[in-house]
This record gives sequence, structure tokens and C-alpha cells, in this order.
Amino acid sequence: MTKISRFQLIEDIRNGIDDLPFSLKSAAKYIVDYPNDFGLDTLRVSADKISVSPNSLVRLAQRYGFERFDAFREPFRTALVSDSEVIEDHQWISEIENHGEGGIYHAQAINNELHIISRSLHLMTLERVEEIATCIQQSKNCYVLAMRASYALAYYFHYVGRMALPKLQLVPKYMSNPMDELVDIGKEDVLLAISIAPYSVETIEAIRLAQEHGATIILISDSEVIGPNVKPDHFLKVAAFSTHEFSCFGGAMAVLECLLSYLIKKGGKKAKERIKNYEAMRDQTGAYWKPKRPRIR
Amino acid sequence: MTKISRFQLIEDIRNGIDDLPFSLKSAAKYIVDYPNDFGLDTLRVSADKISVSPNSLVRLAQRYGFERFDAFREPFRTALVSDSEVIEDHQWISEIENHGEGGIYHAQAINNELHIISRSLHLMTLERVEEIATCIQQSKNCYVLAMRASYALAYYFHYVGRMALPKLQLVPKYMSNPMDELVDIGKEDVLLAISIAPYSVETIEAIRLAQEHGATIILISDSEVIGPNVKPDHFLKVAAFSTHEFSCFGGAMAVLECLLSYLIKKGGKKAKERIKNYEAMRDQTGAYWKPKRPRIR
DNA sequence: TTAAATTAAGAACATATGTTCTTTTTTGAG
DNA sequence: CTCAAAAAAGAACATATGTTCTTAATTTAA
Repeated sequence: MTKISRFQLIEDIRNGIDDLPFSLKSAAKYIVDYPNDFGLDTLRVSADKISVSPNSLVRLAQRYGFERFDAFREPFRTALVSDSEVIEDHQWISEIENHGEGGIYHAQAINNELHIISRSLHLMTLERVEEIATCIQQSKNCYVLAMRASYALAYYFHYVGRMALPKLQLVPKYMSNPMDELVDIGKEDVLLAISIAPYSVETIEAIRLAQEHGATIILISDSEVIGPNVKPDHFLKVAAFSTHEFSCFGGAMAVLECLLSYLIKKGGKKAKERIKNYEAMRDQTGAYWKPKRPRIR
Repeated sequence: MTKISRFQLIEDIRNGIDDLPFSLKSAAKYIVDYPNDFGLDTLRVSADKISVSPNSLVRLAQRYGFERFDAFREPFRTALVSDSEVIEDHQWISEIENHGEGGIYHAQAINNELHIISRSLHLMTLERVEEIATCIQQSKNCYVLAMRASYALAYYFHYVGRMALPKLQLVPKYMSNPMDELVDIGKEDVLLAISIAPYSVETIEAIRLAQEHGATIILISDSEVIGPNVKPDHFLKVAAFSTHEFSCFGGAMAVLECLLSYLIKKGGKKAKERIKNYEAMRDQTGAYWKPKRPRIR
């Protein structure tokens, strides 16, 4: 009885995955992605998580030459007991440090990243989140503004957020000066501006314009004072310091993602429904790949 | 929602072990010694290994204040799957929980965010980073590819990265199908693809094209199996699970930022100089605002 | 379009698992 | 030593699990 290793088995599964029929493919993908869970769970629990029938897993096991399902799962189980040492604190980081110059760089980067994220999230009190979420929800239009590197953050926030809140508008949307796209902003509107040092002049000017038009300003930044005559109504501070010459955006990203979570969860039925529609559209247009399952009945 | 940690529970067991009757003591000792096995095995298997009756374990569970045996074993199970992702019990997070529905949502979001980031960075071993960095540095062109929400990540990576590495190219750069912009990709080139579930067909097809042209593929994703016939040369796994319907990108962002740090630091003099030039250019054109400091001296 | 082969779901079954109740054994106070 | 209390084992039970067999859907080939 030659015991097969988990590693070997995963490798086999991955290589053969393209030749599998639909539901077995979903199952195989799941096992490759979540080998730990697969080792721990029962057949039925795994089947449920994958959304296939229990006996699909039995068939998959047979495909790979196992007499019974238990034998197929066995390598994953033994791997669980043998090599899962729980390292309590972040000892793995200091471990990295002991491998030359590169190790020191990498450990520094990881430390810094965790630090700014933790700090940013800490600064994001429930009070502020609720304040900002309410402000966005009650607005007529909510413009999401950022320039240069921060534009990535605005793009992401808008991309995901508009599924729950169609009133979100990305600025700049076209290759223009953001001010041009804010000419119609008014009292009932909100401008959510994202800017990390160094602060671009366009952002500052756009905020000033919005202020003059009576819009409510939400600023997400590493500083409350990003330019002359910029007085945000709400301010969410993020940490952005780094070990090299640019700011780190991980903290801002984490904060935005948590804000998104909050908006989606508080969005209620309407948001849920809109998200459902997006998903349906995706399936129709085939924009995304997933191991398809045949329709039943 | 105060989940007890495995670590805490083992500590409790060890402290109380002397006051236990004979068979429960054997059981307790076994659990302390072989927590992994205990988490994995069924009640009867554990009882058998310890040589006590099944219901001795039930009684032990009750001793420690658990209603049922499953609850007692639970911490050991979760420790098995989430290998070493013990977020230090941030007091401030559980504090947030005590403020109604909104507080629970927010605390969940923060927890999840920290979890996926910590896990993603953990998966980012020095070995992989070095491998990937070398691969990028030695390439002729390095295309950074992503679609839809992930495009934000690619955009950011490219925006910052090109200051150190001008050979970085964002794809799609124009509003086109990414394949059109990859027609010239060749053996000496690298394609860094970023894709989080659900995976867009365009990304998958672009990777396949690059593969056929002999380019080296680096994939940053929550799964190694994102589509049929996609076999990356290097793979960096990130965690992306969330508490709502979309994937969370915070882990991917953190990983990319650490990769950037590494590339910049390893970029040497040339990179430093190029960055200096960028900064000089900024100052000249006044693209950025900075608070004027009073002249010293 | 039809027929055969493949693939998946569903139902049924024997066994395993966690729990509870009862009986037996052990412990300890008087 | 006796007897009550505590602890452990054993038996019985409902539910869960893996397996098998049957039926339905889907794909492939003619």
C-alpha cells in the first residue's frame, strides 16, 4: 500500500481538471482551492459547499482510482494533523527576516502593510462609518473622486459599490479634468474624495468647486489638511506611511472595503435585488468563467 | 460572538487537569498532547485512542461548560483549517460589536478584512516573491493584466511600479479587448495577470494567448484553477472570501503592495534615480499640492 | 432527429456517530 | 463496614454519513 501524498494528489487533480465533466470539475476546483476544508469536512458537507450531489464526490474519487471516498479524502486528513502547526503571533514574519537582504526587505514590507491596515481600520470608528454611510444613502448623487494612484481606489469602490448604489458616479469618468464632470453638483449631492499624499491639485480644486456648490464633502485621506480652503464635512483618516518613497495604499483600500461592506449590508432588500440582477446578467453574457452545471428539470 | 480560541481552551484544560477524575484526566491529557488528532477524529475514535468510553468525552465537554461535544471540539477543528490565522484578539473590534446591528456588521467586516490580509501575506513566501521579482526584472516587457474590479489593482500596481520599472505595461490600456494589446507578446516577456472570482473570460483568453506565444505567466488569484487550459508558471495565492456576495480585494492589494516594495528596493540605483526624476517633474508642473514649509536659514 | 452513452440527481440502505438513559463500579464520609 | 454520591461503562436511540441502485437529464454520434 503506497500512501499517496496530498501534494501529489492535488497536482494530479489540477492536471486532469480540464478533462472532467461539469460537476466533477467544480468539485475538483474546490478541492484544489480549499484542501484543508475538504480534508476536515464530511462528504455531505463538502458536497453542499460545492453545490453538487453527494455521489458526485464518490464518482470523483473513483475517477482518480480510489475504491472509496474515504481513501480519497485520507491524504487531505493526514496532511491536516501532520503539518498544521498553529503559530500564534506573527512569528512567521520574523522567520522571513533570517534569509538575507531580500528577507529583511520582505519582512519590513509585510510589517508595514499590516501596521498601516490595522491602524487605518482602528481609526475607522463605527460612529464615522455610520455617519458617512447615512450621508451617502441620503444623497441624490454620490460622486467618487480621485486622481493618479488613488484613482485605483475610487475605481474599485465605484465598481463594486454601484451594484448596491446606482447613484455612485466615478469622477473623472472620461479623460478630463474632474471639475468638468462636477459642474452639476448641488446641495443634495455628496462628493467622496480620496487623496493620499502627495495631493493632486485637480482633486483639491474639484473639492473646492463642490464646496462652493453646497455639496457635502467626505474626505478619505492620510491628512485632513490636503490643501488651502478644503474643509470636508466628514473625514476618515487612513495610515499611508511606507518604507520607501511612496505612500502605501493598503490601509485606504481596507477602509474602503469595510465601508463597502457596511453599505451593502445596510442597503437592504433593494441592494440585494440589484446585486442579484448583476449576477444574472453576468451568467447570461458569459463574462465570467465558471464550471457550468447542467440545468435540472 | 465570542469564539473561544483553541489556544485558550488548551490552556484551560491544562490548568484544571489535576482536579479531574481518572478517565477524564486521561482524556484531557490526550487532548493537550494531540490537539490536531482530537480536532479531526470522531468522538468514538478519540475515545478508542484514549481507551475511555465515548460518553466520558461528552462528560468532559460538559465539565468545561459546553452544551454538546461538537462545540467542545469545534475550536480544534477551526484551528486545523485556518492554519495559523490567529488574529491577535483586538479588543477594539469586540468593543465595536456591542453597538447594535451596525456594530456587528462593521466588526464582521473588519475581522474579515484583517483575516484575508493576514492570510494572503502569509501565503506570500519569500521564495515566491523572489522568484516572481526576478522573473519580472529579467523580462523584456512586463504586461500587467486585469479586468473589471481587479483592474483597479492592476492600475495601481502599474501606476506605482512603472516609476521603478518603465517596462511595465498596463493591459488593457485602451478600451479594447486585452488580447488586441498582447499580439506582440513573446518568449522574453512576462504577463502578470490578476483575477479574483468570478474570473472574466477576457482574462482567461488573454492568458492563453500569452501562453501560446511562449510568455511567462504570473498569476495572482484566489484560485490556481481560474479557467480551462490556464497553467501559470508562477502563482501567488491570495485570500478573497467575504461576508457578502462579492470577493474582497484587500488581501490582493496588500500582496501587490508588498511585491511593489520588494521590486522598488531591489531595483537599485537606477530605480531610485528614476523615482527622483518623477518627483522633480511633479514639482515643476505643480501637479501636486504640498504645504509650503517656511524656508529654513 | 433519434439512439446510445455519459453524467448527474434522487432515493434507499447499512453503518457510524453523538447523545441519553440505565446499570455497574468506585470513592469517600460517617 | 455501610451507604450515599460520584464516576464510568454499557446499551439503546435518533440522526448523520458514505454507498449503492435507480431514474432523469445531457451530450455525443449516427
